[in-house]
Amino acid sequence: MVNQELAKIFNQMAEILEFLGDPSDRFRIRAYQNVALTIESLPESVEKLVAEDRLRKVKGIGQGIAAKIEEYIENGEIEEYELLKRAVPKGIFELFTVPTLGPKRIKMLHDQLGVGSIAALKKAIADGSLQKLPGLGEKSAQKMLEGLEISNSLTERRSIGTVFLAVKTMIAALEKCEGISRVVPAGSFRRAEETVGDIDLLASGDMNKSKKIMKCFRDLPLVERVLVSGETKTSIVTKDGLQVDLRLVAPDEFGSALQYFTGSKQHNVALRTIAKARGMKLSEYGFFKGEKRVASKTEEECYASLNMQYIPPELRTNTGEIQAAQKHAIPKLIELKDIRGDLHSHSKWSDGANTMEEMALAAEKLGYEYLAMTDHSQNLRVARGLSLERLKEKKKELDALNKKLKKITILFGTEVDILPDGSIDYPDNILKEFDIVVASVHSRFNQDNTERIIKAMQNPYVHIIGHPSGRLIGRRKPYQIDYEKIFKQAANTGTVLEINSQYLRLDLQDFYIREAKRWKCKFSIDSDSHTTASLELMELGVRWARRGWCEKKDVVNALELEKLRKALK
DNA sequence: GCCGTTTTCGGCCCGACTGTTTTCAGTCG
Ligand SMILES: Nc1nc2c(ncn2[C@H]2C[C@H](O)[C@@H](COP(=O)(O)OP(=O)(O)OP(=O)(O)O)O2)c(=O)[nH]1
Ligand SMILES: [Mg+2]
Ligand SMILES: [Mg+2]
Ligand SMILES: [Zn+2]
Repeated sequence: MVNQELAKIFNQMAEILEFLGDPSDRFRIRAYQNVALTIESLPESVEKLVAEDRLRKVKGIGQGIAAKIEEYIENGEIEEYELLKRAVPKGIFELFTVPTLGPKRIKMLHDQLGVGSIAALKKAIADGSLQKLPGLGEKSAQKMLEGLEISNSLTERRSIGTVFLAVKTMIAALEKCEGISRVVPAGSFRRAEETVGDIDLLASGDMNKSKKIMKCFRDLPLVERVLVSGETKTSIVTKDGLQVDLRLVAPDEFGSALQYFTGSKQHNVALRTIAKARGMKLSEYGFFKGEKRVASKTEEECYASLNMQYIPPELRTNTGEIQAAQKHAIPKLIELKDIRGDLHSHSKWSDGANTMEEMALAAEKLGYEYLAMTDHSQNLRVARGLSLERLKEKKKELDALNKKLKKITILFGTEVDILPDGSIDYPDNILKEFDIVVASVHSRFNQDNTERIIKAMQNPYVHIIGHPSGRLIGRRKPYQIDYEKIFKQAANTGTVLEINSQYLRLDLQDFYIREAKRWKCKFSIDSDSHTTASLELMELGVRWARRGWCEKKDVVNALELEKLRKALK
């Protein structure tokens, strides 16, 4: 996709300019970095924005960058980028991935020692020439070598679902450290990003014991190595290569520190710039008017001091939430307690690990009113999709189960394949027997699937489109679809779009949820559980939906059962 | 480079930690 290609180009242009080191480029570099981030999560292709003359409306895209984007779409390349690339060794990009190496050092290594790659860097350390450079010595050299060893695991981003346990374990261990009173997750984890680069933990405690607290952290058994460690901040790497940053503040600074440490960086910079423009200052230590600290205890206080509505962590991306907060236009977002049931789950009838009864009881424990058992359809043989014959048997079991169950209703459902031609894997006379029909694409991920899905939505018995983009984070890219067409069709046909809570899916993507809302689409936040335990992924799904600015009224499974039945087409 | 927060021109966040420094630059959060 052109958006992602351009994001990469602007990031690389920024790195080249950083390397070249002209101080007057400082803010041009930032403009490129910012626009790269923006384009990465734009809900529309830049080609379309250009075609409709809306490119300049995007925040961060002005005359210069717009011209470059247009040039790229027209010629397939950007001249300035090509020139810049030719001006520097190819290896500088890999040098930027080495921890402790930044633009200044890379430039010096290049100019003074001709170092233009990681291989050359290693040589310069081995023959001692690097250590002789001004400002560098043996310790810096060793840090670089150490950095090289672990740079892969440190630059890697992991799916948020894969660090749940590590976060819990780490917090529990830290809470036992003498002097610590409170530990909470911050950073991308708290914002519920789909991947995290590290784990950021904020602690408050007795600052007189900060040395002891930091030692306690460094000495935890899961710590493999210590990157930096001071009185208020320590970074370590765990035995499985995960970086954990601990920030320690006094209890009365907890709010401002949490605000700082939750980010995003872009959100922080924007807030601090506003504070500064008003002659005040925002930092992790508080909100200051002159010398006087006027807020710091809670995040709420800090936002209020800026005359802003409280901004939930999931929205802190600097993509308009600050302007909304200034107008007090942040909606009340969906919460876990609003969820009344789950409309996508699997049992042993197809590829689930538990019986329908086990699933039902687990759902009942979560306080749900309903659970749809949506086993796979006949076409999906690898997942033991149900033949018409087996469907009948399943229905019998389900009816009997519903007689037994007191508090929860099991809905007769299917996750039915959308076949390559857009037809549905069960005939209409079967489909109409289901309470819940989730229709999903499970094949041909390398083609444009817009028409398939559009056609599926035309079917009057299809209630929900499952995992609309088909992506698996870190494993499979989303297939091509024209989201505008999908959103229009969903709104017109009353077809609900799924927000799939599986942590490798998180599908729809957050920025598309926000866009789909503008088209008045409705959503179903589904766990897509294959086990009783993963029903609890609903919590992640809700946080993900919040990133897309979802409110209770946008979510069909926040409705009580009778209202849900009426709301579905 | 961008943008309208103070200002369509002149700003663009603020602080911790390290190593090598003799007073701070570089990197990172
Ligand atoms: N004000 C300010 N805050 C920053 C800056 N860099 C990082 N922070 C804050 C906001 C971040 O969310 C928080 C944690 O930093 P991280 O580098 O871990 O980033 P984050 O967790 O957001 O993303 P990640 O998944 O770790 O890449 O620290 C900065 O340059 N300025
Ligand atoms: Mg982080
Ligand atoms: Mg961090
Ligand atoms: Zn599926």
